[in-house]
Amino acid sequence: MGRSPCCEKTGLKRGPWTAEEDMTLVAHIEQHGHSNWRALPKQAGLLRCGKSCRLRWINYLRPDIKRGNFTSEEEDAIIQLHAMLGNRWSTIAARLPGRTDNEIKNVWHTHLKKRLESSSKPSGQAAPKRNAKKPVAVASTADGPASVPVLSPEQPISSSATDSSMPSSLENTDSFTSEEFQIEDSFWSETLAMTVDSSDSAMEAGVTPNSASPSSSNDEMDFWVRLFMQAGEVQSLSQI
DNA sequence: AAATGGTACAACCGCCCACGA
DNA sequence: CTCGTGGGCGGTTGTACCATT
Repeated sequence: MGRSPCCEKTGLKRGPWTAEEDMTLVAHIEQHGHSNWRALPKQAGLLRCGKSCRLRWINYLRPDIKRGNFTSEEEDAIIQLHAMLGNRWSTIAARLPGRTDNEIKNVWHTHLKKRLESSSKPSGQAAPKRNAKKPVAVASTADGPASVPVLSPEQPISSSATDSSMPSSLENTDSFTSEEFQIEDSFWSETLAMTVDSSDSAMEAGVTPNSASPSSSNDEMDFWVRLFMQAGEVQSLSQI
């Protein structure tokens, strides 16, 4: 409750960042890192809240950010992962190198969600009517509903994937047609290989859903994700 | 050509959790 | 063991841009 706000609101700038501010922030982080976000604005001479700096850095200025259109593979991944994980945007983002949780969240709310909704309707053609807006707009989707391995419409997109829901999500993989799974195969193996690798090593180290940390619904989630991925790989291998 | 509505993206807000004193 | 602080996360809002009427 009586928590003081993360920063004093007075005298701090808000709203869109200027190029100058961006440069200042980037320069400062490159030089000194960002060990303390709260202190950073002062040190860098920015009239911004530390949180704001962090957000700007993470969502926009980080060098490893992949700007630009989401590929259909990425969109498919988001759909898949969201079906499994719910609104755990950061977890989803962790599986999509170069993408931020905020970006993914936006993409989900703006068109993926609609795409799913429309595809769940018999003849709903509620496809977005715009392709691009800004240079970085998400134009790609080309809106072929074709290549999207949409989970069954009834699939609960719940924000809390519990023990009971997880297995059903896994069962869901069985509902993919072989054609859909072709897409899956290339996607999971190519796009996510690196992230899986790192988590696999954790698996090899004996990490199980419960062994990592006491309250580890996240780890449990990761466990199921890994399982799902591996299941996908195994199944696609078996098709060869 | 102007007005209006819809869409996409960036940014903010508040809450929760982990960690250190 | 308790409390305070900082960081992270998800939800929501604000605004610019584009399409349609």
